Amino acid sequence: MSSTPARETYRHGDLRQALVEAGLDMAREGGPDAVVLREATRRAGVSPNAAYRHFADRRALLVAVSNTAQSAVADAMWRGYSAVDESGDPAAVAKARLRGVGLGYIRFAREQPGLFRAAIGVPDDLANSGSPAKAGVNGLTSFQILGRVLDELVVAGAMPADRRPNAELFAWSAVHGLGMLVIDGPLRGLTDQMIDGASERLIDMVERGL
Amino acid sequence: MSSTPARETYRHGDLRQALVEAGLDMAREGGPDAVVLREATRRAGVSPNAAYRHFADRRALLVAVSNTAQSAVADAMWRGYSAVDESGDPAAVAKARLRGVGLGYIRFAREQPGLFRAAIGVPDDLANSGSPAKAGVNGLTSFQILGRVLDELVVAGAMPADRRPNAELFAWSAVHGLGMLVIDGPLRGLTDQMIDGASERLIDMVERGL
DNA sequence: TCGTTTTGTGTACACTGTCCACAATGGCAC
DNA sequence: GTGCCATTGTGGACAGTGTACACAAAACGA
Repeated sequence: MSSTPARETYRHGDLRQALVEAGLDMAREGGPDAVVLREATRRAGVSPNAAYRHFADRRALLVAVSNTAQSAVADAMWRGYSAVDESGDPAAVAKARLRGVGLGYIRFAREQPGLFRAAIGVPDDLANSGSPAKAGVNGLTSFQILGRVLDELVVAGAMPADRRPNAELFAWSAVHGLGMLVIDGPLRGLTDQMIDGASERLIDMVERGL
Repeated sequence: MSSTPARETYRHGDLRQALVEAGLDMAREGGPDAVVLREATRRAGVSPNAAYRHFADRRALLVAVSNTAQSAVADAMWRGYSAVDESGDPAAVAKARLRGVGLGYIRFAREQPGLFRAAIGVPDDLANSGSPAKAGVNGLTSFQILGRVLDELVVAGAMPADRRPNAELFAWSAVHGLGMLVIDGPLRGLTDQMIDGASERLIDMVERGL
């Protein structure tokens, strides 16, 4: 991608971004544990300590990588949301969107297991949970996208309003758990079709149970 | 616990076990990333390379630690199962057991976050998934305990039989996801009561949806 | 133009996982 | 018992890591 091993100028230009980019590449294959600070600087064509001008820590770099990964997750969910045809019964549309969002999440977990792990496996400060850095192209965090879908379900009458509070947590728990099962649980190694089937059934459960 | 820093005999006696024990201690505070091979040998009062007589790898040690942690998870679930009063309506008993098992899982995640991470965050070969090393005191793996509860639900008529196949996956996804939320998601830092409330509601969803 | 601040370099240290050659030990065949 | 031998431990070494400290180059603002 952005590999400029030999640099002309003393200054790099946008080292911070380059380091995050390198970190993402490493996370893609190998997950968060595979992102190593020195290697990132090497790929950016810079000395190891240069990283410390932009990140306090390896951990800080990891958090930045994780944020970008989370925004990729949000994008995947949003694609699932947007793919739904808006015409027809509002309740059906809302349900389809819930399904689309859930499937988008699972699909991302399967297609980008390394990034997925980096997205969910790096603890960050609670205060940054709604940070724009974690949001997707449309400005919404994955959690916020889910919240939006749930709101739509209530408005469309497909979900009792008194169950709405905190419902994100439960829906998210379900898909998130399945994501983990897919990348290194008992579902690892199953075919795409089998996993899709399991995802559908999981979402059936959520729909019925919410 | 079993710290014998100074050893009399040349042979240790049960080094393998001692290393796993040390690994568990480290995992308890800091999760799987915190278990470092050299430190384990140090705590066992032995030279670093001695570990390689019992484990091929740091990874192998980690897997052993993870297995023990998984059996602790199974124990926590089993305690939740056993706490249910067996008298009364079979359907009610089965449902209470599902609840007990789920709550036991979540409680473990909250009380032993480090061990919990070690239990679920260390990928092992699929073939060992039913290994006795991962089982609890009663010889059942956490997955097997869950399967048993679901069987009981079907027998008691509290769950349609045609939904039974693979239902473990969905129930497990839900509680597992919540466990993650509790240890480093948006639920981190909530009081025990709030988390208990969320757990109950999650299990409500599973009960309705299964 | 000249300090000041920012950003990158060099050297160094403690620590890690792991490899190799060697040493102590305990058990088994005789 | 004696002697062999597989098992289990030790010592030393190496590459690679995160990070601290002192210094150098470049960009910027007065």
